Amino acid sequence: MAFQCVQNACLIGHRSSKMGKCMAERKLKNMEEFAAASGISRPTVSKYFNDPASVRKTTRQRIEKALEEFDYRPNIFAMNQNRKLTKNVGIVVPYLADPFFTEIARRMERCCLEAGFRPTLYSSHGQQHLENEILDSLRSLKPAGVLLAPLGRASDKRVIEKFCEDVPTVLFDSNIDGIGEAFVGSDNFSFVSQTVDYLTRTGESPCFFEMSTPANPNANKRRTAYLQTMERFGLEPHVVKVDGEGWAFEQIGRDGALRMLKAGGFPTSTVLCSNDRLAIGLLSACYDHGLRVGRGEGCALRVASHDDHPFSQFTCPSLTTAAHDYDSVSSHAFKTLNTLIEAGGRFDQREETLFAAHLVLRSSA
Amino acid sequence: MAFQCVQNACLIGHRSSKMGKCMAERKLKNMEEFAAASGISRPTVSKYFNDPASVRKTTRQRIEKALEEFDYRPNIFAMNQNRKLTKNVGIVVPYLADPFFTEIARRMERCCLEAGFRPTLYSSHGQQHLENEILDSLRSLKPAGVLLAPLGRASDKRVIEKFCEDVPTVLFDSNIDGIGEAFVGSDNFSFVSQTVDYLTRTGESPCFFEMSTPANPNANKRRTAYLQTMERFGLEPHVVKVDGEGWAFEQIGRDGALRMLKAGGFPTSTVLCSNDRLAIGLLSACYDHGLRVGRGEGCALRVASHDDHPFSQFTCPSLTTAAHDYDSVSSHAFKTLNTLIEAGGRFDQREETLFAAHLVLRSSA
DNA sequence: ATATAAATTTATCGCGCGTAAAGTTTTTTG
DNA sequence: CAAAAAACTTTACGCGCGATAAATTTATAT
Repeated sequence: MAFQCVQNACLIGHRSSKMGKCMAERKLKNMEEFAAASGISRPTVSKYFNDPASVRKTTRQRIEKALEEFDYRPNIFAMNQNRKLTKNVGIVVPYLADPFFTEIARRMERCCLEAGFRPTLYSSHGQQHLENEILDSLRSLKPAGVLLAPLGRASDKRVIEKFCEDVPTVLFDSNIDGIGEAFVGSDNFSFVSQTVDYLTRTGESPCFFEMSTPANPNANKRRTAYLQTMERFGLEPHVVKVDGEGWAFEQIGRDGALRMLKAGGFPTSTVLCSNDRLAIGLLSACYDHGLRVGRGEGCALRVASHDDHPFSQFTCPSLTTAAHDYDSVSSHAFKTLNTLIEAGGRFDQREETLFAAHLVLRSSA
Repeated sequence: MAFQCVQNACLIGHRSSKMGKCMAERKLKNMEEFAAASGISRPTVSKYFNDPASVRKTTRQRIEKALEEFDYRPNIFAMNQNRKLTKNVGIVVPYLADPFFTEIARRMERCCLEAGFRPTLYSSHGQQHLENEILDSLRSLKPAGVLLAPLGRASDKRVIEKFCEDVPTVLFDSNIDGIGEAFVGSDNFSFVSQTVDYLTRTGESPCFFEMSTPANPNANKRRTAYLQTMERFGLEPHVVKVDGEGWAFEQIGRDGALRMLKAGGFPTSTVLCSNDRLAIGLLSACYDHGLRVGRGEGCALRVASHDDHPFSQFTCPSLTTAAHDYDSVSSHAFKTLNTLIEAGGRFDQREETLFAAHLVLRSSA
């Protein structure tokens, strides 16, 4: 109790000392008051907050001067209540604990903020019911648009389709044919052809290491690309599938690789992993098994992969991988959404944009 | 154009086929209509949505029956406009690309949802101006409460203090003395004393590896704990500081370790890292330098650390570390916030709760 | 300068719900 | 069973802003 008094006294002290600095900064409680204080009518002020470029330059300057002078921010709930289109944007990723999605989401967030939108980030945590709930709850936010990376195999496609009918949505990372007005992602063929090509030029061509029931359609595209590329080269493909469900890819990769190694090893001396997280698990298995990975003399296995996961430069050895064009994917996804919003939520034709990978050579292959 | 037509036709087909399944599910546009449909007055319905337990059981059942029968959800903007206390909860972390925070945030999110709150996740991305903007924008959401892990050293403490005066806030992970009504975190002394004790019992006692200007006060507490524990054992401490600013801990750890190794190595054959992310960088440096890490015969260095970062079981070798009690920290932080909200936003005395670590023995030490 | 277009003001309504007061019904208590 | 308490209904108002129409001012073009 005594403590509390001292604290309050202290805080009051702070407050009054701050008052001195910002005498002019009166708190205005609504737009009416702010309009009066700035000498502009309320509807015009309202128009300004909706879109600053929609008012005359001199008016804009007067409002912005008042904005510096007074402490006023429009009530966000009242704003969105009657507005046909809010400035809210939802960003939904399937699994935020994967730093790949964190990176993409961060960039998208930035794009939104710079364009004057209010982004909100959601993660489905790998679970269908959460994805559905997120979309449901997103709907009630009346968002101007949504950037959605679906779970993939685990998604309830009917729910997503219905959502995309109601809310302007750009899919990214994981495509669902025909759903959403646009898709922005990476060109899986470009990933795989580059890694297979490189590995084949510099040593034995790779087997393909993947989950037997991948979470995500990209995995299927990558396997197909592997098979095609090997065929083009006139080489015999080997696909190694490991068991495991869900999004704990490292664990699945590790467990699967350990089983392989105990059962006699991989069919080839080069392994191409479907994605970096599987590769991280595989590398950890190799390490524990005493198998030296890399392209040097003492190395028994080469390992390469796809994604350029933020941690892949710190694996042992560092991971040779095909990198997403993070910046292009995120900024183009946002641009597409912005265009879609301005076009009223519909495109004449569904847009699909894929960005090529670039090979990142490190030590593992 | 032709494509668009075909698509629309298809979608219309879907819609009408669905209609058959849910004839009864009429869309009600506001609470007035829903109240009429459920046979309860609107103020009572409003009370129900505010707190289902606040209405009589029979009334609750009638409302919930209607809720199943009709498609109605209260308008979230109108709801929050006049409500003194919303059900919004902000969760703010300093750096979401760190899976440690992703894990904590996910658990907190779950707690919030289960208790009927609407959590929203924000990341400061390591930048002060973003942290400030988040708090500013959070303020206008009139949240019932906020779970805040501040940046630490980079935080503008005045801004955070002011925020905590206005909004019921529980700090977590990173404490700021006297700010916020409560803090929930881990007991850094428990982390370090356990690792130092273990390492000392099983081999040479460790030097302490850390950043020279840590992002976060926990680092300082851990250094102090290291020094105290070594002194208690009557051993000479060695603190190794590496340069680097910001949140790219792995890179900083790696670069620092490489410099150390080239300059002749570490002062002891055992290294205790301030946190797992630094250790991940250090392990990668050791690997590249050809230094075998672990507690076996052929090993030149033992490495241990703190946090039990989600990736620390996949490092090479897997990392011996002191683990946060993720579940306890997140659930207790939420419980504290809930209590705080119910207490009207103030505690008589600031609460500080620290959870002990538990040692996770893996291969690196 | 005059005509025309563009921007702003004035006035007024409505959004969907929270909230409060007063009256009515239902439940609980002794 | 009556009295008190609790829950509900009715009525009414207000929140802060979006949207619109008509009147007025200001800018642009001829």
